[in-house]
Amino acid sequence: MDLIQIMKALGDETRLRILNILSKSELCVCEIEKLMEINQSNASRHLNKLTSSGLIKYEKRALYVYYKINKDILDEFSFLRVFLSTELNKIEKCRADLTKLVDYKSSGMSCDDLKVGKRC
Amino acid sequence: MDLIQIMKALGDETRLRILNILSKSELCVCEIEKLMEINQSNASRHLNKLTSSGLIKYEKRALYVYYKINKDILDEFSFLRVFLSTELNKIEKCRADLTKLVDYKSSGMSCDDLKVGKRC
DNA sequence: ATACTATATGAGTGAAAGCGAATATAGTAA
DNA sequence: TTACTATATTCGCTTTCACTCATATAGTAT
Repeated sequence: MDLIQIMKALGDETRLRILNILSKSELCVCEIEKLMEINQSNASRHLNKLTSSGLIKYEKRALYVYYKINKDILDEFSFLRVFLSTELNKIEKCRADLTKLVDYKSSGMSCDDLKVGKRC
Repeated sequence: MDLIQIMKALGDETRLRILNILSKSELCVCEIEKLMEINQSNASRHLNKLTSSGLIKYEKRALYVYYKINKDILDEFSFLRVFLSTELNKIEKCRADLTKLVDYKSSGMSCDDLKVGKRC
């Protein structure tokens, strides 16, 4: 894994927000879209960039693609753990995203519900 | 200081190399140019980007501008210390730059000597 | 098979970034 | 003053990036 690519991937607010929520929970693409209020194309592209830099990985299950933090890379680049645990929380949007994530998770809703437009 | 700007500044090999040598020693622009074998325009631009992101600072003395790591930012963003101390050394060019820096420092030469083309 | 759905990808656009060459600036030296 | 020097900045160019809209893909459901 290339450090420069990792740093480039980390130099974008949307991607930091994605990493932030993924560091708390595995999520599928449509959950990320809805929670962060970004469009599908954008979500997919940023996820692709995070994946190719090695920061996250994914697993297909049925129709959905679930993304999660790639823990191997946290071991390889030890500053990343410090970074994720101390810096993201300083970003206001990241804190707001986490609030929404907690609400969503505690509501017992699935991503299908998000699609129908339910609020949690 | 803006985290995103810092991460962008860190997403470039030349700037990582500059940070690498500055983390060992305060240096003027022409020393950086000569040690790293980059041109003056480029050196100045990268130094400007590192400065405006807050990672380094400078001090003018006579004709020269001396750059050094901004320690305040290492306190503000704690992952940076880990980053500087563990990641840069993994980059081959950074290791080579440090070798040249050590040679230069131990030669007792000044940046004027570098200009004349002396080798250390 | 068809219809549907989640995700990825292509094409186009405007903004940003990086580079080399040339020029400007500001301060030193004579 | 003039000449010189270290550094910064501008210009023109090329590449990369983030975004939106539209379309493709691949798998599910019927």
